[in-house]
Amino acid sequence: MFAKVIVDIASSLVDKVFDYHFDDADNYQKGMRVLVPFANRVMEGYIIDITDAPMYDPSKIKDIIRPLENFACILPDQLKIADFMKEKYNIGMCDALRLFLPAEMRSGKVKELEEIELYLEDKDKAINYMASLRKNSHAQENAILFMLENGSYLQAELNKKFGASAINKLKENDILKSRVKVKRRKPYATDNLVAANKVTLVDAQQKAKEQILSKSYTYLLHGVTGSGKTEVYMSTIEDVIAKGKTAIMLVPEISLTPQVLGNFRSRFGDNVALLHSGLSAGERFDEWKRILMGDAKIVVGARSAIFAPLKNIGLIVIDEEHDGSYISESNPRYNTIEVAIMRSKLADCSLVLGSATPDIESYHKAMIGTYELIEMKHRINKRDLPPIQIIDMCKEIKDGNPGIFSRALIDALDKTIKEGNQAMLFINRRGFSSFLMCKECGWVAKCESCDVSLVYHKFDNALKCHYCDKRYRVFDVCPECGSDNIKQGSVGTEKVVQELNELFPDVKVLRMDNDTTKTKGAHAKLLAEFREKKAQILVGTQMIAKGHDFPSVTLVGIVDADVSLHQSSFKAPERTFNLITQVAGRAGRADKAGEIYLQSYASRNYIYRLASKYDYTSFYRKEINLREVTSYPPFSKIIRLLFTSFNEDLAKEHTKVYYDRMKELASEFMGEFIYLGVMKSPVGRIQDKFRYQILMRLKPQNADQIISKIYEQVNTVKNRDVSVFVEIDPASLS
DNA sequence: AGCACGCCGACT
DNA sequence: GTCGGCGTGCTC
Repeated sequence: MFAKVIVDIASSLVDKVFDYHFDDADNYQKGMRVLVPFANRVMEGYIIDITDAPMYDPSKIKDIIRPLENFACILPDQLKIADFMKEKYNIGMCDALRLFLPAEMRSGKVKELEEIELYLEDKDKAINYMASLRKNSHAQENAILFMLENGSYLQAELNKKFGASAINKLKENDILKSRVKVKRRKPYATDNLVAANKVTLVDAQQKAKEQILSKSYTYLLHGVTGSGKTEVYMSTIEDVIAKGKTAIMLVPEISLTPQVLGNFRSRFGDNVALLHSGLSAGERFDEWKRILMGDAKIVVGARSAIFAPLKNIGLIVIDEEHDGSYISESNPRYNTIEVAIMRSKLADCSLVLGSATPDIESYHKAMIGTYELIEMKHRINKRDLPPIQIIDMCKEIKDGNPGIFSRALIDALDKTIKEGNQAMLFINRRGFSSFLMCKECGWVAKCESCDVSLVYHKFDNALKCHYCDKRYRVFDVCPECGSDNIKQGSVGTEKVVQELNELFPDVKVLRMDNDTTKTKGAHAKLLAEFREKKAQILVGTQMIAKGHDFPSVTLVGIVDADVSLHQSSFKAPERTFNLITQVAGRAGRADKAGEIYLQSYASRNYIYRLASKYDYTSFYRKEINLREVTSYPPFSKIIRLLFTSFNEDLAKEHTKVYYDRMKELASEFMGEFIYLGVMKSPVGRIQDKFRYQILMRLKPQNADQIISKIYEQVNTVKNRDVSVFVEIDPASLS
């Protein structure tokens, strides 16, 4: 028999099917990982198919060396998904396949549950052998001396100490024998489990659940904050499990808090497997294997959990479906929702996309019937959503208050603290980033590898590049003109904390952003401190906007709402709307009423008006209209070809050549191109690579056909010093 | 990805 | 004359 093998090398040049031969048919199956001879080396590969008629010249076909595991790592459905992704995203089969297993499994250092231990069976034999060694065989000699003392030891450690070749020699000569030692890794912590309280579903929840279970389809569950979406998910999953099926529940990485995990674990116990970036390699492997072996029936995780090796899936849930983290922006690029749709179709199960503020395109799909809409318009506790006050910051300035806090917000903070409650202040860091600038000559500190200004971080008193993470010393003197009149503001959150300390000297303020949560566990520690009311005000970036319920928080301030509004992206309005809704959801969660202060210099903007009324539907109507008249998604597809190279001319030339080809394509598909343009990328250089781009907008009807033509063209780039990236509907350009 | 093959510059 | 640079092409 012959196997179609994808060799585990992520390079387009070698990403094709290779035929290998094998005799023992019982030992091989589709989806298995194998060791194969490849260009004078031994490589890992994936069997994607088995056939008795090879395409390649049979006399040149080599034999598979051996299987890497005695089970298939990649299930039949997963192979189909990999195929789908290869076509849809123009990625290599190898890149696609790698998504389905823990990275640590690859490249020989197999993260197994077991370790190989070596031991000396016969000491005399070892001593005799040692005497027969050549003078220069120090490694073997030292290894034997070591083993005479220790008796047995882990092979991996011995390899490290004495070198694998010496140890292998000893094994070959039967001096060292090996045995498998099982090492049980402790999975995630299971303490602090709250007993699951059985909840009866309210009418709307019950109806939603019944609808989801009625037929296999993609449902958009639009439920206002507090309408009990999570309970719908859990209860529906419960039903699915009772039917002997399995389920996947995806949440944005950032909301995978211990509380969320605890919820699931207390409800479903050992049936739950977790997959997210916080797990150690060993934990990740253990969870993966538990899923594959059918020991875990529910997978909870971030976007990559959509690739979990679950069989017999009965339901897939994607919570906060509008969240940007579901789109992978770096290689391999993919859209989790598209993959989930494919997976649910293969499994013939329902997919639920849940959100309080659905993605505009998702809601549009629900409007035209691609998805089925489920609305949950009321909160479970019947309480109104907290009122949102819009503060006109222009008026503040006019009235002689140039500070970052309005008088109304200061008063509200004061009142909140006096009443013994807590407040959260939300800052969008990006907009507040401060540059180092010379006041004399206007010089601005820039990164030497990227075309961007450096951002000053007060925390470690350094300048940092947000694109390549390079760090620079702070300049005291302008390198251009020698002036010492250098202006350095402080970063948003720091500045806000500083001002708060001046306004409320007796109040304890906590700050939560990338700087203060860098160390492991700092995140949880800060949240716990705030929960225990060790501080009255929490100042933070995006990361405080999601999922945390603090019963005593009655005031939420959005310090500068305009920041996300002014992003030069067609998605800026919906991002702003979503952000406000989400941040507002932090106030008055329990029995206390809450209020929100939204500060803006564009206070009359319709987005603020609609967001402050929590009027998603009106916002959607306005937004979809705008998209239609301006031909933006879903009324077009945006395609970006990005060429990068260390050599600027090379990048430029390629961009020009492919721009001409795109023009040809545009004339071939007359009327399908809404826009076609070529330019330097907004950030012209990142990590010393120059960036040029071609931007296109296509009518959506025939876009898929044209996109595959574009892929075809792009795949003709063979120069090793130029990289090309195709991005479909990129979330951001840089 | 790696590695062999192959064709042009500066050296024991 | 050779050693060695890295451009090009191949791996079942």
